[in-house]
Amino acid sequence: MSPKPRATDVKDRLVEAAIRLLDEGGPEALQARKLAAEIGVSTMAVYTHFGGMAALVDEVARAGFVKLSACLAEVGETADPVADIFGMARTYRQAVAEQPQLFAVTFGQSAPGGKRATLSDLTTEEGRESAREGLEAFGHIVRASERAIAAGRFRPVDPYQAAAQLWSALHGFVTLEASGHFGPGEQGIDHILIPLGITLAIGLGDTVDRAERSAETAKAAWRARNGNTGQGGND
Amino acid sequence: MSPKPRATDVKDRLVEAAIRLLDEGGPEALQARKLAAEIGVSTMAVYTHFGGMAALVDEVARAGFVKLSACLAEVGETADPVADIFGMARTYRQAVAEQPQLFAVTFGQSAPGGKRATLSDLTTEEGRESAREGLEAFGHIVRASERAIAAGRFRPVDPYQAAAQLWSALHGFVTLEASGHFGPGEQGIDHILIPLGITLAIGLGDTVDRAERSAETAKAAWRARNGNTGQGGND
DNA sequence: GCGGATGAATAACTCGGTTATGTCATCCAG
DNA sequence: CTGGATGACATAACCGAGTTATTCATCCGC
Repeated sequence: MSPKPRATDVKDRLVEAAIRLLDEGGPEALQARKLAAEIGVSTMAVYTHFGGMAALVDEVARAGFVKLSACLAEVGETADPVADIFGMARTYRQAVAEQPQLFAVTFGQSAPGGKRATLSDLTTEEGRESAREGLEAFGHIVRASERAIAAGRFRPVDPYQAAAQLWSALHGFVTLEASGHFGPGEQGIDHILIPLGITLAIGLGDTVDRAERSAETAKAAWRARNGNTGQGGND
Repeated sequence: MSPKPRATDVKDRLVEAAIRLLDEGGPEALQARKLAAEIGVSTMAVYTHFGGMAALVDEVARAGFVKLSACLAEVGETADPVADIFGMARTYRQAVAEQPQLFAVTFGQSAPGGKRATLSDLTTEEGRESAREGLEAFGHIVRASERAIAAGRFRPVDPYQAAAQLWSALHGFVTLEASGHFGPGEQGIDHILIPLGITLAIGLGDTVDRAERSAETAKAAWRARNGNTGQGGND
């Protein structure tokens, strides 16, 4: 490991450089030759380590998914599961807003959740066990939904279906915002994303009052966490 | 009519052929040479009429928006605005399910040739044009929201915000389904999309009972409109 | 009828992913 | 210790696809 570390981690450095080039120069900067030049190797490295650009891009997409999953995971679990859901929505959106190019690739190649298990599995008893393993990021939302149900905040619906609804809404907002449909900056959060979350919470069984309080709780936690003045903690 | 009468509608035929090739062969089939061969002209036609493949792809994306807008428009307005919203959700989803490749381009998820992917489109004239078409489709949802508010089904919130919430959820579902996460066929509709719509309607102020009845009304109308086998005809 | 403008074809150019081939270092058999 | 095998990597060529240059034909206004 230590004596000759450089040789094998060319693979990791390629992915790093790919993400950096992608963030800085958009999809057009993600080229085998630029990539190789960036870390001082030849284009062959792409082929010895990945077999081609497509596989490298897949790896980049996977890196985005891993990041999303990590973001959701570090929200943690408090006594207020609905506030936790708002927290997850904020981190998810924040991650995508900070690296729109990366997540454009991530969402373009394979949506978060990976390809091994689909949500259709979640609607059948058999599929759920394997889905638990496969859909790691989605699992965080499922668990939060379970906790919300257990706490009496949500009606006793299927937590997988509740999570699928939450995920659809969150993903849709984030996607549309990244396309520029909700304007620049943070305004989309307060005007659309949070109201959307409140709407969903109410629709899933929460009271208007408690849903709004959870949204406030999450906002306060978010500010405390990001040392925020109430505006852009962007990159 | 004459041997070479309507030379100018080569432009329209190019877009038609592009959509056809896209649907049949995916993004990789969307090439200047194949496109030109398809309608029996040279690749130069792409440049005289569009200036390049990028602009042609923009036009294809715009065609997707137009189709979505048309789908939403033909749902019409009944006495039950919430049922109309469910109807719009079904047609929106149906259109995307029938031409996933086209709408992958429209939504900017897929980048034919590895080109353009994100919000930098708004800096180009064609990109703004696409955005405008998107807003037109969005307008249908806004009007339905206004009617739901006027009918006392939704609380008197800002109809634009309500519509943005509905659109986010719908778009997210459709996007994730197109990525294969809700499995093949129609199961995602009954298990996720319709419950999601009911959740949103309730959260926006509707009663559980009325929301569910509107969902049923829309389902019945949908069946009457298409084959009533319960399985919407996929292409 | 004449001349520019428009549209289109042929073919060449460029760029970028890929492949072919050779070299060098590492590792292991003997 | 040595020699062959393995595998990462460089150089350079290959090829497909977008683009551009040039030329030709047709149409329209004078």
